Amino acid sequence: MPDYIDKTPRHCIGCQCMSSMFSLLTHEELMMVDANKIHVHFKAGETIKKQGTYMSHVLSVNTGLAKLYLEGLEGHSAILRIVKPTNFIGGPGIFHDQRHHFSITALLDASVCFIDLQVFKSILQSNKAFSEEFMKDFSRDILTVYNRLIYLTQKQMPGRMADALLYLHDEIFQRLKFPMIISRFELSELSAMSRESAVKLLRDFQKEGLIRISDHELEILDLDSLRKISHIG
Amino acid sequence: MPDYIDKTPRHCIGCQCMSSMFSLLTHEELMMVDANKIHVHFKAGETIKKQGTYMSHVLSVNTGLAKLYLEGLEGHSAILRIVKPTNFIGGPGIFHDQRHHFSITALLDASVCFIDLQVFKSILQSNKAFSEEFMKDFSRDILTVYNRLIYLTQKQMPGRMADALLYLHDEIFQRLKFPMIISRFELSELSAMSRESAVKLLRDFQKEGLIRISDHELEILDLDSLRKISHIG
DNA sequence: GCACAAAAATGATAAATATCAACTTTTATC
DNA sequence: GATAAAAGTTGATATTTATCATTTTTGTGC
Repeated sequence: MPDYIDKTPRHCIGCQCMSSMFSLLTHEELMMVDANKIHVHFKAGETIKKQGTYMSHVLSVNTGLAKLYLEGLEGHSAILRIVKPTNFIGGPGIFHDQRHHFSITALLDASVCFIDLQVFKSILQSNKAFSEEFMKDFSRDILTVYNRLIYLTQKQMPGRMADALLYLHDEIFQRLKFPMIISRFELSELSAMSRESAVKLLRDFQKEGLIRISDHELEILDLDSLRKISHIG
Repeated sequence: MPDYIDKTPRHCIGCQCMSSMFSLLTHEELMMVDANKIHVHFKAGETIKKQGTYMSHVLSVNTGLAKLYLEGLEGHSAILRIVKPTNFIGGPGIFHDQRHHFSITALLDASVCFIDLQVFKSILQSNKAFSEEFMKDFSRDILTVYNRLIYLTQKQMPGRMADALLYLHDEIFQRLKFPMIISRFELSELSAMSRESAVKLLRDFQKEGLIRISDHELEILDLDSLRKISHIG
């Protein structure tokens, strides 16, 4: 017996959980997607996609949260972004080599639709508006990576940690108090530092009254100061 | 009187210097590109494109070499890659906001064609094979950035410098001895470290007999050791 | 060839960051 | 509820890296 009831409808038609770009599809195209999709539930902690594997489908996250990360050297990972509903996940493998170039792991229980890649690509070619929207989404992802490259290589640890927290605030939860869905270790993977350094910085931020962490919740107490730390790097 | 004679033909038809993807165009499409392109020569050191400016054209580098870099914080830049003939340069701005998200500066005298963005986009939509090839190129660029993100954040300086030199060897010159077209400072921007650290690492590499620098030429003496340094990070 | 500017090189020092070795708390499991 | 496992915490220490001040070399224009 599952511990929660999935509200996602069985079919794509009328589904409120699909990535917004799919609203540009015709009824027929959506039917085609529907007929060639697989809908799967993941428990928190489960691997949704593993870097390096064959890309048979593209993904749309219906509910839950997940981390999208590059598996790097000697077991170290770099979290590229947190995936939330109703994000689309494709990646450069669609056109390059039909492989996944990042891994995705559920942070919370998540419901994900897997859409057949060939069907997806054929719709890309037939539907101009859809393809345009897809390219925009793709491009935004790239700009995110540009941004991360700069701030991870040009800022010091306090600035990077501030950025990580501000990312969670600005992009994921949009409120000052949010559940600590990611561990200290994952926070260190998001800000390119050691686990211990991440812990110490969070402690410092708490001491200075910038944040408060309790009961698996993080509250930003001084957003301005956090932005200042991010800014000065 | 120019100090060199440009071998690039006046017109795109029959041009050997255009990015390979353009060979997929029909005669008519190529005529359209030709009628809507601007051909410009740059001297070494000149800025070809400035980050943040309006993207009216996409670029194809006919001759010369250039650096493509992100302008980051407080005047610091991160060189993403060296552009060589006959590379195509588009970028996420094509679909996102019609702006350039990186700067490009000529390292050697360079001849560059600027192709009208709207014409380019319309051909993207009409020519399936061309669009497929463009997407492949686009995707390769992204994988390069993924790769750089990992190695710049997870390797130490010696590994990063080794990677920079191996990049020049493997991707740009494909031979052990090549002209030092980029300064120590630019080498430091390619490997995310301070100018002084770059200088010292090159000295160390020379002392250890891995490389030799003289007369504006760099020669890799021990490729295997360099790869080992890159590997151990 | 000389004057000047830019780039490169150097060593000393300071700052940033990781690592290590404990230890504590929390979470999961039977 | 006992126990193990995982996550979090801490301070000491070592390592990595940047910065600074200065010198040397190289390139450029006259």
